[in-house]
Amino acid sequence: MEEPSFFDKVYEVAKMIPYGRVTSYGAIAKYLGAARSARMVGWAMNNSHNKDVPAHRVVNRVGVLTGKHHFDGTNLMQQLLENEGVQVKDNQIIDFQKYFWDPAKEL
DNA sequence: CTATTGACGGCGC
DNA sequence: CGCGCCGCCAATA
Repeated sequence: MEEPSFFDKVYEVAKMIPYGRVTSYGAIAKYLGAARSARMVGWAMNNSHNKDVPAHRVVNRVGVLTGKHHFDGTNLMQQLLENEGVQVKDNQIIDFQKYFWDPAKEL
């Protein structure tokens, strides 16, 4: 408990993502000091189903909704993003860099 | 207990 | 410029 693993930190960072913003797995991992553990971030998102983590705001480094397949529906992730004002085209976020929220930079 | 996979990313060839 | 491999932590088989 007193030793939160990267896993737990991912949840905290993900929950810090502001409305209408998105980030990448690597950005979170890098903020945690393990840019090479980006895959672990995705794994955490998978477990985030039981947390209050907006996993739909987390995409890969190119802005592609790689994990949309893990959501309840097939386009649920895209719907949520568009609902927040983020334009998504072919599973890819438009102006991803514009909506990109870097924890290591913003925090 | 060991091996493989997993929503990725960076570097090498 | 294109394809592939390795690295990280945790969970599952």
